[in-house]
Amino acid sequence: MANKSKPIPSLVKDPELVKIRRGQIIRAAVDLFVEKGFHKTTTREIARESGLGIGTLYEYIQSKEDVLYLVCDFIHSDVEQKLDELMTHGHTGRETLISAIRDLFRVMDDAQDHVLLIYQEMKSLPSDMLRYVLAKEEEITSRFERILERGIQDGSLKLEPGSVKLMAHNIVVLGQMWTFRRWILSRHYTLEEYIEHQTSLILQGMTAVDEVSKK
Amino acid sequence: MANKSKPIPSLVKDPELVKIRRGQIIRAAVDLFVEKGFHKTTTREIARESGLGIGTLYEYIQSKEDVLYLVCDFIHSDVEQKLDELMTHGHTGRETLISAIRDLFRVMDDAQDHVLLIYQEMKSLPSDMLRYVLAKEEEITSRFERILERGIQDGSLKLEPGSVKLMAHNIVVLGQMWTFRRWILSRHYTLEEYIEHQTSLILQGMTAVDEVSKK
Amino acid sequence: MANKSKPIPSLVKDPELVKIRRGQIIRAAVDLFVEKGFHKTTTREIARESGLGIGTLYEYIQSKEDVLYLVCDFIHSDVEQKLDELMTHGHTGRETLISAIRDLFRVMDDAQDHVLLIYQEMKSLPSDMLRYVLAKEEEITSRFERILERGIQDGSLKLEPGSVKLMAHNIVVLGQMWTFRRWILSRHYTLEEYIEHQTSLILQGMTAVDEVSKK
Amino acid sequence: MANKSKPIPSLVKDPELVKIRRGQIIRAAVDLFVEKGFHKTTTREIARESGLGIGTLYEYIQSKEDVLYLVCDFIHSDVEQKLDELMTHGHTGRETLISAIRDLFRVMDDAQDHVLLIYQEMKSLPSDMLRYVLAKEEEITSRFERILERGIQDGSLKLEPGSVKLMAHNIVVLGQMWTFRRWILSRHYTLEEYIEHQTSLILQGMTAVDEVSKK
DNA sequence: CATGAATGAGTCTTCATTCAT
DNA sequence: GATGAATGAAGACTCATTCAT
Repeated sequence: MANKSKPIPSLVKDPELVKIRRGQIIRAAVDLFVEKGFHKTTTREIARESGLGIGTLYEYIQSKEDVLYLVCDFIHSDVEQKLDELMTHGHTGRETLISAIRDLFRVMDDAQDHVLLIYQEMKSLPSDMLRYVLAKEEEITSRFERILERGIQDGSLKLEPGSVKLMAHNIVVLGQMWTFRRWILSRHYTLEEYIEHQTSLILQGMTAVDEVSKK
Repeated sequence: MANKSKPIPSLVKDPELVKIRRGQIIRAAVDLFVEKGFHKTTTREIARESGLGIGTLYEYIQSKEDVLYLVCDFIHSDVEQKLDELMTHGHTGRETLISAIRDLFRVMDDAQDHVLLIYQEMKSLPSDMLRYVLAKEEEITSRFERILERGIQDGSLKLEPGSVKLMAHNIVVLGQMWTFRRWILSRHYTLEEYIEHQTSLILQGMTAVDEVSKK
Repeated sequence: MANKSKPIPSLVKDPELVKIRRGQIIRAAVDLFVEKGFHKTTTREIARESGLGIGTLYEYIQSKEDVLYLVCDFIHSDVEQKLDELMTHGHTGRETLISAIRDLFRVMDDAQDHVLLIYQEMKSLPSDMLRYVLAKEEEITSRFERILERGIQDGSLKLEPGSVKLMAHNIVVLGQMWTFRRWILSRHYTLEEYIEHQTSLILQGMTAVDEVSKK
Repeated sequence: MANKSKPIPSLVKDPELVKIRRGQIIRAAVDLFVEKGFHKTTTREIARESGLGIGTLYEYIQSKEDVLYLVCDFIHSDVEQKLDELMTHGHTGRETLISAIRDLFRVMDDAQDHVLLIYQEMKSLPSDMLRYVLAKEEEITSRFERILERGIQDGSLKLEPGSVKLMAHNIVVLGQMWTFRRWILSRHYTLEEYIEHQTSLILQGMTAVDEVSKK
């Protein structure tokens, strides 16, 4: 919840200005990275699209990889924020989970290019920055862990303790899968169909026998 | 099943020699790409590790991207071959599925660096090559589709038709997830635990109600 | 008359600086091309002789062929400018022609290495640049067309209309011939002798019969 | 008349075979050089088009420049041979000259690509080979010198002795001009018109006054 | 004599980064 | 703080030539 980001040093002292300029940089870089990938995007292009001179760009970052980090950090924050806005609390853990899955998948769809970007370029980060990005990844997963645990406690979800973490990862990865297997999935399913089927598959595995029987 | 690969032109005529030298090249490149990534590996390094001169390297490929394609193609073939060797047929579709999942996940673990490599560098392929690689990806997935269908037919698996394809993708992606979330998963699960839990989660969603009751 | 040159893009914005640096580049390249030819001159040599880093060189051009174009353009402009300075107007077209031939041939002699350079390397230009260079070549020829026409009108030169263009080309080519057959011509003629004989040969063909008789 | 060519060493001893193979090489190289120029043609291409292996090619030459020399030598011989076949002797020197000019220009037109090739690539020859090629160039010119002298002697041509050599060069160069200014000349003149106008311009300068009067 | 695989020096060009203004 | 000209290390790729078979 407390999202620590690695502070990227800037030569410029005024923090407000740094925020503004980095906003420009991130906006430009996201689009360029999505379009051409990190390696094929040049710092000059980033500067130009940011509306800054190349020299100015380097007043706010120290290396091209800093930009990648800022972008990854921004996308993660953006995803988290969107999840925060949506995530409503149902009565039971199960209800909350159903709507959380729907929310997550919609956010993934909404930000598909960005999510895919992180997926494909993350490995280009220097390892110290990578750690921070992975931590954010874990943080999103842990949200689902918490929901699952609530469901187990209130009896609306049945899941052995050892599988909780795994199920949380599964849910998040199945969300991301919508972006990185989109080339084939979109041929067979709309987003809503995808949500419906996946939710159903996920929940069936966590439904108490007696509840199944009742149906 | 018939895996067509895009033929990469070579200046050398003797096909046997081409096979040998490309073997050297692939072996060298796989290691280098795993270690430093495609972009940070130079053609000279590939040549040196292959035991060839840089000129000789280019007798067997036309561009650096050709090497990436050869590598992806090799890894896919390797994975498929390993699956072929393992994949035993159980009596029921369900039994076959259980062992197929185990086989798949073990192969993924075995070739984890290679699978991860494909995942991270695939996007650097020119689009015509990418098509071939994606086709192989689809081919692996369709193996599981076929198993699922057999299980549905023999009544050992319960799954609505519209979810078959999706479930197949899920299984494959959960296999790959073992490679690309290894940094966190391995903290909590061994491979065998991972297999066990995932198999259990996957199957629970496909178990007929009455069968559940019987237990 | 209005000599349009193809604008070569530069990454550097300041037009004054571009002019200065390109001046350095052209000066260096002319010498190198004269000495070793276009193909055997490397971009690094051009950079070094220009007093620039190789990176800096490419801030002012986009390809090696751009340098060739700049050089050709420069030489043509230089030749034209020298012709402009010299070309005096005699009373009659005939008088003008005589001094124009002398001027042309002297300029050719003066810039022999450069003229020869254009002759030998022009074909290495990409076709769009070639068009511009050929247009300049035509422009120089048309100067002589105009002089010839004046001579025909004032009666000092006799030439059927269909031969005007041809004669203009002849004159220019005979001027260039002094550069590309220099290896043999200079054994038999000095520049002034060459001018004298050629002028005489050229004019005899354009002298009215009665005027000949009068002599 | 005795055309000495520089002997190019060959590893193959049988002179008949050398002649055959070099014939193949020259035929292939001429076409390639015309199409793409000497520098942009690779030895591999020459070998392939010759129907030889690259190794075999080097059994018959010692360097790529040897091929250029063979080609230049071949073209010159070809031009000379064609001139030999055509050059008829008129009664007077003047008549001979008129038909010689026509023959020369027609040969130039016929072999325009080849003539242009020599013109553009000659400079790439090593200086010792260049000497031989220039000697052939001189030899062709001297044919016209001889005709001119005959015309002077039989009184059918009027030309001061100091201009004979020059006039011979002029005629040859005006013939070559048909190839290297073809881009513009062909817009205004057909070959026959070109021949007619040039012959007329050339001869007018060499016509005795009294003869002019007689007409 | 014929072949073609092997070679590596050499080529053009790119691009992240710096620093003087 | 902003700028952009300068830089050169590094990269992908080519090609004339050789030599073992």
